[in-house]
Amino acid sequence: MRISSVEKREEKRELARITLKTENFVMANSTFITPPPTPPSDFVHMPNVFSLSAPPPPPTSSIFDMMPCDISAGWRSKGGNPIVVSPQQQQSFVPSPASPVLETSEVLNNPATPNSSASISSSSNEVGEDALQQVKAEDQEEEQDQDKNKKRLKPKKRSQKRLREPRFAFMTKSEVDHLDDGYRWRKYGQKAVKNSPLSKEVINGYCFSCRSYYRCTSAGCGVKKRVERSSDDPSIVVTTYEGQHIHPSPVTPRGSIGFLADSSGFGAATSSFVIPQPHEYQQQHAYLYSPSPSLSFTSRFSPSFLHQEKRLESPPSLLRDHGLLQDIVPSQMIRKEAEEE
DNA sequence: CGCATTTGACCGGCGC
DNA sequence: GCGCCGGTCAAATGCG
Repeated sequence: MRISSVEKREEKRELARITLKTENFVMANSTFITPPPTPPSDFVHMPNVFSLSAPPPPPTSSIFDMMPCDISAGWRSKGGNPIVVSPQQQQSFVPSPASPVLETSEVLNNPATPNSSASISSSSNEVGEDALQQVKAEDQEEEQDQDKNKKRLKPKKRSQKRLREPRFAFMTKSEVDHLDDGYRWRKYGQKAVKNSPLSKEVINGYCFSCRSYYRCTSAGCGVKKRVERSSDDPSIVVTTYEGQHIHPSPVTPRGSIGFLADSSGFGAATSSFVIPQPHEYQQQHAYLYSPSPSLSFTSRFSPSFLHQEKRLESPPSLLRDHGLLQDIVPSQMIRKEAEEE
């Protein structure tokens, strides 16, 4: 019956989820969490940019790990074919002798993210659906009088099919959900993650089982971002950006991340780091990050947001010792083409 | 008072 | 065709 099919689907998702989960954990536990002794020249550690705008950081949030991650199940159109990187593609992107863990990864773009928990059948919607419909129709006039009960009176303007912008996601180990990236965001929605194993309680002001939707507040800038907690590790925040800013960062507070919309490319001259604009990292395949300098990673996919604009001269360890920097180590970067249509 | 957030309803795509 | 579900809207509410 319906339940069985739903269960099937759930099984599929769960299986896929576990696959990616394992991988993500591998990533998280890989040596990349701690930077290699001698970082490649094109790899620079990030300062602890997040903590400044964050609420008083709990003792456990001493490490902020930034991990570009899978977004295949995030803002992809529902039912869209996930991009699965073939072993060949993997090899081309991840020769990575320094990252043996990555070599073991086979499924890079999984139909399910660790956060996209398998959905359960909302049987409550099915029970008495028709009756509810009728009741709704009958009570429509009455409801019109009850303004309080009607949240939407105007028809929505969704005639046109929305175009999906290229998306970019990364994982950040932080207890702060909404990271300050230098832009101003307005929260326009929040959804509970279905079947989330995480607590639905709000802890420290954050709902660990909720997914938040933000939009850039700048006029005409349609950049959106989605923030959710990883179901695997609640300390990991998965942030997914969609679109590109058409304006400079309104605020670049000291120590904050300036995700600049620099059309000239990566590594724009600012005091912050730059999020790669979608058109600049459009590639045919997903990408993996490898610390190996031989991987010409930055030449093909130069996520300047991973590189400080002003290259740090000091060894990361020294910076860490000063408590100024914390390592943000990309362990995996996957970028997916936006839906073509 | 203005802006940001909350939150339930609604829309539309996709799978079955 | 129907139901599920992700994403979005917009009134209500909160907050400085």
